[in-house]
Amino acid sequence: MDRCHNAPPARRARYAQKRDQAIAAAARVFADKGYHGATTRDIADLLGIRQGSLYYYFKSKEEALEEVCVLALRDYVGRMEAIAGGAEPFPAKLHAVIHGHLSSYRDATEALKVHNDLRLYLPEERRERIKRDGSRYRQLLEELFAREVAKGNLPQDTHCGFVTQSVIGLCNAWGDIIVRDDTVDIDELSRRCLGLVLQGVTHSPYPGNGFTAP
Amino acid sequence: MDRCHNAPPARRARYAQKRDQAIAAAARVFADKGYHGATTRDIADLLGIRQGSLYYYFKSKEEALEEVCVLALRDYVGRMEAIAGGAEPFPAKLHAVIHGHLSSYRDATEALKVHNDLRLYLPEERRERIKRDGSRYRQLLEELFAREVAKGNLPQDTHCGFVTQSVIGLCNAWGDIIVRDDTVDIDELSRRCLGLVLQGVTHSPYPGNGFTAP
DNA sequence: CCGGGATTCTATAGCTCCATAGAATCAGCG
DNA sequence: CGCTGATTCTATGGAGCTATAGAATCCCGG
Repeated sequence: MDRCHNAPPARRARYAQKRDQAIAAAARVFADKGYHGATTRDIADLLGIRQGSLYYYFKSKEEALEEVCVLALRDYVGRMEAIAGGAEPFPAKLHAVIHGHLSSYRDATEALKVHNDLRLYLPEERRERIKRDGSRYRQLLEELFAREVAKGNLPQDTHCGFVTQSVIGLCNAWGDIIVRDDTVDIDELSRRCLGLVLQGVTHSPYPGNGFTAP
Repeated sequence: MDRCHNAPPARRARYAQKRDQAIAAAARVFADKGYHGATTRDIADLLGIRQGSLYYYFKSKEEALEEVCVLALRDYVGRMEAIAGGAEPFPAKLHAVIHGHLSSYRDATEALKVHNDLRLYLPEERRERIKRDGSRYRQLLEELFAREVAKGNLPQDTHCGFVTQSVIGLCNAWGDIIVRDDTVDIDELSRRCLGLVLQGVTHSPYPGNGFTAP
C-alpha cells in the first residue's frame, strides 16, 4: 500500500500524489470499459507509463478496483454526514443530499459509477470496507426520513426503507446519464428530482414547504 | 442465424428452441459475470455442452450478447404498446407499466439487466435494433404523460422527459435489487413505486385518483 | 437397417492479458 | 561527484480465451 517505507516526507507526498493519479486513471478506464474489459495497459497508457510500471502502485488489478471504490465513497459518505448533522429543515437537507449525489458524478471522476457497476466483481473480503460505507450512507438517509415521520411532517405509513432506496436509485439512474452527457444542468436536475420525491408528478416542483430553491 | 436451411419444420423448431435456451444461458452468465468476465465456456457449461459447440448457435460471443439484448426488449416493448393502446385511466396504466417493468426482472431471465448494464459493450452497428426499441419504449411512456398534461390532469409545467427517464430509472434501480433478492414482493413494490411517482413522499400511497389497487 | 444432414465433440492456432524479475535510470543528499 | 533508494523500463512466463477445422456421433425418413 505504501511503497515508501521510511522515506522523507516530500517523497511520501509525491508517491501519494502519483498514486492518486493512478487511481483516477483506473476509474476512468474501468468506467469506460468495465473491469474485465479494461486492461492494465489501458490504465498505464492513460498515465503515460508502461504496463509493467503500474505494479509499482498497485499489487494487482483487483487492488486498483478496490481503491477506486474506496475513493468513490470517501467524499460521498463524508458529505452525507455533514448534511445529516446540520440544522436545515428537511427539504433543504434532502435537496443537499440529491444535489451532492448528482454532483459526484461530475466532479469526482467516474469513481462512483465504477463503485455502483463494478464493486460486485470484487471478492467478498475486499468488499468489507466498501459495504460498510455504503450501508452507512443509506442508514443516514433513512434516519433523515424516519425523523421526519416521527415529527409528523411525513405520513405515518411512510416506508422509510423503500423511500431511501428509491432516492438513491433515482440519483444513480441520473448519474448514468450525467456521466455520458456533459450538458446536463445538475442544479436544475436536482431541483426536479427533489420535487418528484417530495410531491410526485401531480404537484408542481416547488411546494410551500419551508423550502425555496437557491 | 438459422442453421437449418431447408430442414423439415420439426427440425427448425427444435433448433430454435435450443437456441433460445442458449440465449437464456448467456443471459444468466452475462448478468452474473459481466460481458468480458463471462467466458463462452461458462455459457456452454450451463447448457451441458462443450465450449466449441456453442458456436453452432452463435457466430460469436458478441452475437450472443446482442441476442440477449434483443430478447430483453421484445416482450418489454410489446407490453408497453399494449398498455399505451388500452383504455384504462392514467394511474392504472402507469401502474401496469411499473409492474410490468419490475416483473421483467423476475420472469424474463436476467436479460433486461444484461441489456441495461452491458449493451454499451456492443459495437455501434450491433446496437441499432436495440436502440430503436429502447427509444420506442421511452417515447410511448413519455406520450402517456404528455397526454395527461394536455388533458389538464397533470400540471402544465410537468417536464415529461424528466419524469419518463425518472420512472424508467427508478424501475431499473429496483430491478437490480430484485435480481439479487428473490424475496422481494413485486406487487407491493410496484404499488409503492406508483405512489411515490404520483404523490411523492408527502402523501400516502393511494390517492383517490380514479385508481384502486388490484 | 442405411444414408445424409444435424448436432456435438476434440484439438488447436493465435492472441491477449496479468504479474514478476531484473536491469536501467532518476533524484536528492552528503 | 558518487552513493542510495525511488521510480520506470524491458522482457517474458504462464495462463486463459475466442474461434475454427475436421472428425465423430446422432437422429430421422425411406
